[in-house]
Amino acid sequence: MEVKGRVSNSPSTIVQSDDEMDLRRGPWTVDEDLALINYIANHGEGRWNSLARSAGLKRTGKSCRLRWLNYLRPDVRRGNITLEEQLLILELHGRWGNRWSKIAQYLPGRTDNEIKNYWRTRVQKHAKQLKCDVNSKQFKDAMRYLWMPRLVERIQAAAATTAAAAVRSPTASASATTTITTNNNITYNYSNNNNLNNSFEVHSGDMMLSPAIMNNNFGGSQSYTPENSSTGASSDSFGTQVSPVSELAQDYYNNVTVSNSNSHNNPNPDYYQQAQDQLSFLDCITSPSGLFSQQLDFHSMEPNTPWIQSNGDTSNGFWNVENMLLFQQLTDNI
DNA sequence: AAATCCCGCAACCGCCTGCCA
DNA sequence: ATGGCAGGCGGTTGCGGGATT
Repeated sequence: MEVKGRVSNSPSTIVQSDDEMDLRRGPWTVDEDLALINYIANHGEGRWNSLARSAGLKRTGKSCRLRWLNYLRPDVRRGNITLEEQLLILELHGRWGNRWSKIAQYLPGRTDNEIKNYWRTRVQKHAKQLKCDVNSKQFKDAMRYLWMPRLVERIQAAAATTAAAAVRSPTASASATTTITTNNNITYNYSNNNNLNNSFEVHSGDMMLSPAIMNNNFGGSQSYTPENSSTGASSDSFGTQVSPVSELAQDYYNNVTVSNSNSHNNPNPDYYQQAQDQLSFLDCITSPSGLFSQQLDFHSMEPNTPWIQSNGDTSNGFWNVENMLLFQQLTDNI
């Protein structure tokens, strides 16, 4: 068994508590784990201090609780955070901030500790590489309009691969909806058809989450659209003026907007997946929040940042070299 | 091959809140 | 009303191991 973790002094440190009872600290041993598992299997969890004593564990109740919740619990999930989970974490952190336990409720099997560690190791690393604070508006915009769309793109690419056989089928519909249900309450819907009337929705129970809602109020049933974001209600939703964008980006943006603004039957024109075969980057940079009026200092960004990769692997980053060059070209024109 | 660096993550700590006597 | 206790939560630490030099 892997023994890893913080050890105050040395493994199996014995400390004297106030009541002179010997207490162990540091990594748990297999025997301790088994004792805790067996005791909880027979008596249930709770009353952790007395549980620790009754189970014969020379640990604090807190330590037992933590070990159980973060490691031994049978339904705890371990391993890589999936794309869907990453998307959820970014989305929910945008809503609730560092409310790790609350976020963890929406990722079954994931602990608050694991999510916290993910955030601190992965997300904050990106902020550092961009030379901006993780809580800064610039970085939050980068997450919302660059990172998250990238995740959606990749999730959908994976879904498209799976659905390819069905699309090729004679009975296949011209449109397709991809639903990603990441837990009991959060559902991501990606709908695509041939008319660019695509949609991206995130539902939490009866509530739909969207970038616009995240920045405004959370109670409505509202879609995030080009109309109500960058050209329409941007001030309300984001509190900043629309930033100037390059003609290239604006042309692309306008085309998509026209395509999407024609019907109330399609209330959720896709901001993220506006053009299934074209989307990667240009739509993302039409940030309604003025990302590029407060530009991130991409020019001074550290080389070899995981956000910029030449091999197309965006498992940790979301920018390839092509997109980076486009980005620099565009920002130079602003 | 050895030394060093860096990163991920398990575990600890302190603070806060809720419950109960 | 209040004090003590248990549990929950977010922040921090530092070990272990892989990557790099």
